Amino acid sequence: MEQEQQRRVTLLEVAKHAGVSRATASLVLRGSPRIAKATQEKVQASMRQLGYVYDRVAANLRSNVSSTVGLIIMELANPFYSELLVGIHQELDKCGQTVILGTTFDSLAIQERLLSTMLEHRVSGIILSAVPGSPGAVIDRIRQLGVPIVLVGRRLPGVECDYIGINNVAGGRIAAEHLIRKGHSRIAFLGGFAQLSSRKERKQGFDQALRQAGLEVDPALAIESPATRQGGIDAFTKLLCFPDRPTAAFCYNDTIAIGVMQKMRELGFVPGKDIDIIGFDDIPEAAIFSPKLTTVSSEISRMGSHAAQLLYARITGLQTEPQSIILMPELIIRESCT
Amino acid sequence: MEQEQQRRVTLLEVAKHAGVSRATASLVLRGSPRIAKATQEKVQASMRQLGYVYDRVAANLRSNVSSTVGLIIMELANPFYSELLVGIHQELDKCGQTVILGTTFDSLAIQERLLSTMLEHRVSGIILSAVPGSPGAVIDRIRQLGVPIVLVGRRLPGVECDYIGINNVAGGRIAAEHLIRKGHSRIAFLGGFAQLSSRKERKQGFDQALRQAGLEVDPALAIESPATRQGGIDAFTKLLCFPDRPTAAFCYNDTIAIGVMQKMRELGFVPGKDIDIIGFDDIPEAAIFSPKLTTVSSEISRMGSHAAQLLYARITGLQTEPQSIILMPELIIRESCT
DNA sequence: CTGAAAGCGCTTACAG
DNA sequence: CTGAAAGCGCTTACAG
Repeated sequence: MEQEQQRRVTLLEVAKHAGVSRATASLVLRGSPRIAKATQEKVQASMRQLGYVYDRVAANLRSNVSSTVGLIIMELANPFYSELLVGIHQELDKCGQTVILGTTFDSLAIQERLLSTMLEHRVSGIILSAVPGSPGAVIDRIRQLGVPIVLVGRRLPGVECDYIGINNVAGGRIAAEHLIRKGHSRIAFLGGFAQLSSRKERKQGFDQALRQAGLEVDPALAIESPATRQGGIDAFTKLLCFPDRPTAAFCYNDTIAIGVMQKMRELGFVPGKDIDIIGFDDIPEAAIFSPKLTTVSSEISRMGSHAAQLLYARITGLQTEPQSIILMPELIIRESCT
Repeated sequence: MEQEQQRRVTLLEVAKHAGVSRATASLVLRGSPRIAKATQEKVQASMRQLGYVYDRVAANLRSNVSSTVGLIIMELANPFYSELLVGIHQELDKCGQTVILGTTFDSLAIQERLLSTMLEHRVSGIILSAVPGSPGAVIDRIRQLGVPIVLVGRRLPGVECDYIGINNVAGGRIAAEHLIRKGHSRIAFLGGFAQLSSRKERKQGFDQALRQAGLEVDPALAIESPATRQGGIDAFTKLLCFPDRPTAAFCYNDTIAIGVMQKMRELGFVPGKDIDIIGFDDIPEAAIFSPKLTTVSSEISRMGSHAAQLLYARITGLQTEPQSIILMPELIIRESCT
């Protein structure tokens, strides 16, 4: 057993050991070309011998930089967000930034607390999937500190800000068009809450397509529920009570769609045969569930890497007007609505 | 539009504004009781007016503490690890620690790089699900810096270290016992690689139960494959070529089991009827797939919070011998093997 | 090519 | 109850 070395070796100690000044040691550390080869090797040998570990925190403080990015999402136990995290994390890793993670569970108070913590940690930027109903002041506060911020997936009405998302209107439209083409005329819109910008947009595209096809938009067929599997179960249960039952349903997201299909199967309905179902997001489960879910792909992890790229550009000085990158979704036809 | 305030307000500026010294302002900040009420309020007012943001990085440097913990896992796009992250993140949040995340994709080189980065970031501790075959030196290096480390899910043979895991031997045994009770005598063991400590242990318990029941352990029935859905598909494909086909399969984990069942269904087999299937972990998909997967629950997120709790105890000074916390798994009987 | 010195933003004995 | 001073571990002009 070696003895535990409680104090970390400092750059000054390395310098002394190598017989140079702290400044020189620092320059060697960062690979400056102005240092003589011989000196360089001497210092590097000392670092190895003493087991020197660079203190990036101290260095960042002194040179006023930061190598962490804050990421705020609703929750982790949600395939949409865990995939988003994958995309973001991977991209930021390439830029040498580490991510500090925070989950709001859609509480404004938690969101405020997380932002404070992150700002105190000197994050170089923030990627935010904001709690619905967040006031613009939330964004202003961050901007005033000169910290870049990009919104992802959820837009904040009336706020000018970098944003990465998908074209929800188009997504709603292509889903509806596919259902109409199959001959459906009474189509339910299940799950999610009306205040979510993404739901508003999906519904808007959905309604547009119906009207264009000369169909009526029946407000009773839009049923709100939490965006969870249980929410889907509940929404479908409500739907069953309708006297003139819809023959198809477009769900706010895949998680809801899976809840709906689960309940259907329990009751003996066959999704894709008795009632057609379309979801949204294309989470991994969509391809696994039986029947496989037809869905609108939002390319979540691509959204994540775009967000990370834009944020990093801002961090490194990009000064253009706020940008919106809206990815085009695609209909993935599987078994639940062929 | 307010003007962007590029430089952050400093504690000295707050102090001047309030007409006190920097030391006093610092004490107010941290709620010291030695400061007069009036002074306190004066300083707090100045902080608000100037929009002061605490610089936790500088504070941590000065007082030699850290509020970040490193977490190293294989990958995020894996329900086992994302659930583990949930448990860990939630628990550390309570302790005021933020997590720095790293994913190795089971590459030793990446693991080394991640550890270096984390150590440079002055993490107060590390939770590690080590790459199989990691040498003990990996752990020693961290320990020499006085940074506590706890292993989770995967044990390192021959290394004395805090560890949180589940009783894989017992898990393998209860799965096998259930299958034997149902009358099976030829049972496959599908997926995972032999070098994984968890697989070795599950297999050990599994074999034990077979022998105890007077059954033969046929090495040909253990098929290795990556622990992915595709791995499950491949493993089942291989199984089909056997002249004397097994009537049941115990899979290394749920992801593999789901791949196996997917392939079965494609070929017209009914899991739980034609062939009984048992998985391991109880990931969310296990309850969603059709048929619902019978599995051994490893209570992943509980493992995560235990790991976080133990690490935090170490960080705050717990000095006992290395501890192993081995959680007891439970058989969750669903449709794929009733 | 290398060193002496100032300083990043904070905390913490110590003195009064 | 409050302030002056030293210092955490590093970087960065500046001078030579």
